[in-house]
Amino acid sequence: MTTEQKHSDPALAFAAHDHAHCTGDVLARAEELSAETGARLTPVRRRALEILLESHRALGAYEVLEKLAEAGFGNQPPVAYRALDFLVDQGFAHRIRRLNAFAACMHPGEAHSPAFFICRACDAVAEAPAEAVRRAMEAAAARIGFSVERMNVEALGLCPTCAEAAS
Amino acid sequence: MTTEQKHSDPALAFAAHDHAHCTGDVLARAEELSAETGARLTPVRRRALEILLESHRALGAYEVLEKLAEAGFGNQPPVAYRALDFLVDQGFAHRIRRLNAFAACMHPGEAHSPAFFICRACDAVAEAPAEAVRRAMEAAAARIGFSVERMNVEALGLCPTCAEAAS
DNA sequence: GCTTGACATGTTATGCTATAACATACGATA
DNA sequence: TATCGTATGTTATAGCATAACATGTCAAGC
Ligand SMILES: [Zn+2]
Ligand SMILES: [Zn+2]
Ligand SMILES: [Zn+2]
Ligand SMILES: [Zn+2]
Repeated sequence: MTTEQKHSDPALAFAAHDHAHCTGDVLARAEELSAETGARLTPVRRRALEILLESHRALGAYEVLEKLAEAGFGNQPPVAYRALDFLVDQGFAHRIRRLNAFAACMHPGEAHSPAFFICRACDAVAEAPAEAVRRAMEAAAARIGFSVERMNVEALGLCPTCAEAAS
Repeated sequence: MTTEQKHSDPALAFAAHDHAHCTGDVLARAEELSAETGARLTPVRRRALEILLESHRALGAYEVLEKLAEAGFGNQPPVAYRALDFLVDQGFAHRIRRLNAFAACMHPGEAHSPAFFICRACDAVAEAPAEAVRRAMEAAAARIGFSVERMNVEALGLCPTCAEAAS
């Protein structure tokens, strides 16, 4: 890994880095996409995305809600769930079922079939492209005549930093 | 597919079949395994497994609880969660996070890395071996230095029967 | 300008999922 | 038979998610 290691490199989620790039670049990209498609990235929705981008963790809806409320938005659950549902629909965020939580998408706009690597020690979440995984699933599905519409692929384990610390 | 199509063929979950075989064979296998390992397949736990085996759907903990209560066991949530946790620990059941539900394992004892195919129309759940998926995940994990301990691989879509009906 | 309709947001209330904490029972072992 | 580990039962509560309704905003059509 040299200079072509981009801020969107999944390994970065598990390492110290200039996180402002993650936030700024992805947010800008989401705005471009919204302008193109006519999706309405309103203030709550935009703020919700910022909140997710401010960490590489997945945040529960109630965590997001709390921060939205701090920013002057409503403080009832539907406020957070609606904003998050919008982000997921637009592909700006992903839902991590294992954690009942949401994480900003690191590659908005790029068709991708994400896999998530969740560190059980520090709760960091890395999103990695997983085309090979998707192909394997499609193949397995084809064998039983199943047609796949959506997938959740999540792995729990230890990130490099925590694995090091544990040994 | 000819006569070597076993009751454990994942496609069967989506087709009419002699379901007593699923129930009986898998339950017997679970008992063998428990005897071998010393795991205590007590009456509640055994009944919970039977309940899961009685359908190819994934059942919520409260659904299982209701049926356990009908069988004379306690009717408070921990009764169901404890039995289900035991079954999952022993590899006799799997947790389907997308549905907040549990399904009996169709291949207890065989080391396997299951993938689940969930029909969004009829709620049937098929468990298929997915070694290729696991390998792809391990490879992706290795690239970012992540060590995988557990995985959830779930696909939502249409089973052959429902796809047919919808077209 | 006014009306209408689509959509976003706010709020109340409720339902579903999961676990903490403590009490009781029971078999194995010393 | 005293003790310990494990299983079960029960109470209470925490955490996650949505239904239903009210209000606000803006743009299209009259
Ligand atoms: Zn970052
Ligand atoms: Zn993504
Ligand atoms: Zn299995
Ligand atoms: Zn179906």
